[in-house]
Amino acid sequence: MNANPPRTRIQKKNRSTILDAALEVFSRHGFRGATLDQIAGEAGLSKPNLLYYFPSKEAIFITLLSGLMETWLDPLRELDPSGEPIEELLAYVRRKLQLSRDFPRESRLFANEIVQGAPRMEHLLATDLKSLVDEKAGVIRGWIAEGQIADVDPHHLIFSVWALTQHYADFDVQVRAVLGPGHDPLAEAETFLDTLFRRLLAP
Amino acid sequence: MNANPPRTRIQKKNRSTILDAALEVFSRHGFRGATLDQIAGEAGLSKPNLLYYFPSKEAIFITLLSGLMETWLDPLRELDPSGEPIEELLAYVRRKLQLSRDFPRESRLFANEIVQGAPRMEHLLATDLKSLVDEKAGVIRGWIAEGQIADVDPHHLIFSVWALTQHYADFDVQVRAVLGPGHDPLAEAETFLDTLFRRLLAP
DNA sequence: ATTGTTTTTGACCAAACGGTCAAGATCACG
DNA sequence: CGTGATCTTGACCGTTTGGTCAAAAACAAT
Repeated sequence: MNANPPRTRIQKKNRSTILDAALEVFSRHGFRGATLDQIAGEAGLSKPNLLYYFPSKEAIFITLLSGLMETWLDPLRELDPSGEPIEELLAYVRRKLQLSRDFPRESRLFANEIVQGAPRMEHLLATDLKSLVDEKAGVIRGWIAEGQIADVDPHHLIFSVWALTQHYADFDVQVRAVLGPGHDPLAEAETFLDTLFRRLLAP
Repeated sequence: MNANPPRTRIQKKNRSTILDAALEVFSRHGFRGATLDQIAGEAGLSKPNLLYYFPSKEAIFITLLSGLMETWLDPLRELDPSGEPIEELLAYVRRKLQLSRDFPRESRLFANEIVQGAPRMEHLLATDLKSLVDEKAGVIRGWIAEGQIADVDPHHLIFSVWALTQHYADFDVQVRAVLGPGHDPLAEAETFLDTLFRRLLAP
């Protein structure tokens, strides 16, 4: 059996080239909408060559998803129970918004998968994601009990952060179409969301 | 040339059967993920029969999209400039949330299309949608100038309504996975969003 | 019943798809 | 340089896909 981490440097380079190309293509067209030929073209490799590094199209997709889940959860993981509640939550919003700015393809990849019922991800959602959210919801509930922030449902508070921040990555075309030219949606969103959450959370 | 509205009652019935089946399949798998055989199966018709009523797969999809755009914009259209500002906006949120409850397939269909760059819809976004949003943003700006609601960016306020309400339809699997069993996400969302927007908008 | 129109379908097609394979090119290393 | 391992690819395969078509079935009108 081969150890999972690639051995040679050429393997390392090609695997990451493929994953980057796959991210580009999958995030634009979804799993079924993407083709191996597109990914191969984007990566500058031949199709059989892709399948030398990954056993199947689905394997590429799953590798991508699980590698990204970590990045995606990190901002919430960093929420510090011993920090100042309101500033902690606002910092979380900013980190999440930063992901929408820096990794829109990753965001759209997740969105695509979840909108279609997360057939290849439901497990991760019900385990990793749920346990992290439940833990942090507990922290927030503590802050509420201490009267440090307003009384709102912690789970739905977290959902609202996801919805509001990811909207700017996932629905980027719509946002830009409505705003017209001459806007920096993400910059405006940062101000707006800061206001929104300050007003919502003020005790 | 055929007039657009179907002539016979059997045409009327079959076209709507097909569109409903197509909505079911497209919303679950996206445009490319859906197949004519799936739609035909769902509709209880043969594949060539579909293509007797619609010239192509894409024609079915586009018919669906444009028919739905109206439904989708209605809640915003009903925003009454002469009403009580805060209650008007909260009613808009409730109408939008009601769409997520009653028409989750339609919501996911839009989400799917927009996440993938709206290749078949960008035109509608930049015309119909933009002009309606701009108009209503003007109304909101008026309310702000009169000091009836807090000073927030009208466009991003509208985006936040979309993001927060559609999240519960589009990311339903994720919401349910995180909440676990024994929850009514939409009911909880109604309470949460009422609180959120009241606090955001209070002058 | 006859006739003309609308509706339905089985058989079929070319293209695109994910994936295989054997043979060739390139590389690492003594 | 030689040689074994790694890497690359053109040709190919079976299946699925969107779409066609001619002929049959169902319907409508007299």
